[in-house]
Amino acid sequence: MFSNVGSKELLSKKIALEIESAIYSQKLKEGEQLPTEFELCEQFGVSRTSLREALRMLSAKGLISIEKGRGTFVKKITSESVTDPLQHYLRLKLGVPYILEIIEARKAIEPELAKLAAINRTNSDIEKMEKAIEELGKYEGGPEGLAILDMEFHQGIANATKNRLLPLMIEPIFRLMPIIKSKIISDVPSAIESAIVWHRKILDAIIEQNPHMAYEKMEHHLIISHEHAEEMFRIEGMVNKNEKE
Amino acid sequence: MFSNVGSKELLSKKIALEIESAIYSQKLKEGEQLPTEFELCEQFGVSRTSLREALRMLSAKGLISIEKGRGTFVKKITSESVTDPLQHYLRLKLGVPYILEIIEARKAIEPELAKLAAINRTNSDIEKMEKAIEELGKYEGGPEGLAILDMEFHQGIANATKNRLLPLMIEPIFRLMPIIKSKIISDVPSAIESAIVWHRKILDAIIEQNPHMAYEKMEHHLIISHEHAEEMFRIEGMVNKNEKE
DNA sequence: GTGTTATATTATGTATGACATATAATGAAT
DNA sequence: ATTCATTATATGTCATACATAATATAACAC
Repeated sequence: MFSNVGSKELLSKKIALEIESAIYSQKLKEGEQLPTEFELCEQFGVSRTSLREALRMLSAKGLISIEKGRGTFVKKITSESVTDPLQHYLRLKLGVPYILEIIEARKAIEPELAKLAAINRTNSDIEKMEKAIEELGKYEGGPEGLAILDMEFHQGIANATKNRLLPLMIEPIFRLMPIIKSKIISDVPSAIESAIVWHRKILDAIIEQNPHMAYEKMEHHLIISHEHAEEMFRIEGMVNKNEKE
Repeated sequence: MFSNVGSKELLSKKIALEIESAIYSQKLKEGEQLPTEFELCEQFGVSRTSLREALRMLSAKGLISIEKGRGTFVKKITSESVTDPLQHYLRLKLGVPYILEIIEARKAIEPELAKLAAINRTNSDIEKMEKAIEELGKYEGGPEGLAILDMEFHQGIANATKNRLLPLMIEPIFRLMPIIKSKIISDVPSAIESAIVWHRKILDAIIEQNPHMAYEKMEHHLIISHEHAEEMFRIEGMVNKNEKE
């Protein structure tokens, strides 16, 4: 009478789901080796084809790593594998004007992070941020490297909040920044000195454990960054006009 | 003399990468049908085994959908497929005390969202939020449904910011909330009335386009939510103690 | 004993052919 | 023109064979 609706699902998908939930429920622990393909085939009662397709799906999701000649292992989930799709999505979906939207999002979030960092920061956090400022000052390479160092300071603040979600949530944005920032730096060289000066002010407020001041300094820093981005657009706009002529 | 280092990579991985970059570069457009497996095998010069494993990887990433009897299509990338890994990650990595951290993260971010929403909201945003409040008031089902309606209001605020990043960034948190919120609601029933009252106050501020007030009301709302969560913990703690006796 | 090398074992990687089954296209009967 | 059976086309699954990377084992030289 009624058809077996469940059976329509693909074998590979069903298997992948089972293993996936075993990983998420930590029945399979990080680094642990899975049974060999042959053993899994027997356990699930399927052919190697279906099983391998299931494993490939899990490996694409970053849940397992398959090593030829060695075996299959539960992967240590890194924040990178998790924020990768979001990053791709942003790059794909957000057209040209997305740079200003990114800065707007940072203006909305990062002052609050600075506030929390001022409250919860440890000495080790401060050391890391000091180092990031110092290296930014004495760096001699190209704009890409500078942009990365810039981001490391901001990442340090996110970590100093001692909240595990907040750094993860802004990580995709931070990973997009170097592309943007390096453009800004090459068009508006003064952006570097400005960054160093403001990073200093922000860090001082955090060291003093002054949340309100940390908030304000970060807000200011990002407003100025916003202006630099707009200036970059003006310059790039001029370049485009010149090219058209 | 020197070995061909590139050739060590797996065929399926190489193929997946090629197709993936074709999708991200929009050479393959949303909804477009890919060539059949046989054609792709010829083009790449590999067996069906390897090719299918490549397609499975892409389907696991949510980039394509494979339909038996019809063919393979470039999938419309949804925000769900993008925030899914992050959500899984949060569930897995954040042990027991994560609930308070989630609320802390919301306290850091959502007041700013309310501020931006008050500035940028459209009439259609207001309509949606009005509806969310209304439905929360007259809902008669279990705590799970209530929790989802609660979240819809907050999601409405994120959308009203007119920033495309912000809703994506907090989506994983919103999708974790129903689990938490339904627990709170069953232990602390007054949480619902409180939510309705404060949602009203927040929405009024957004309608008036009063960013500062929207910020404050949201801040207050989440402080009270925080208290409800702590009360829930006290109650659950008692339950645990009773069980032990 | 120790270190090295050759060999066998074990694991995943790839190729091929066959058949199953869902979906769409075709064509014949009404 | 509609309906229904047939055919064609696409993916899904299985079985088998062999290739290749990593490891374990055994043989050998010193």
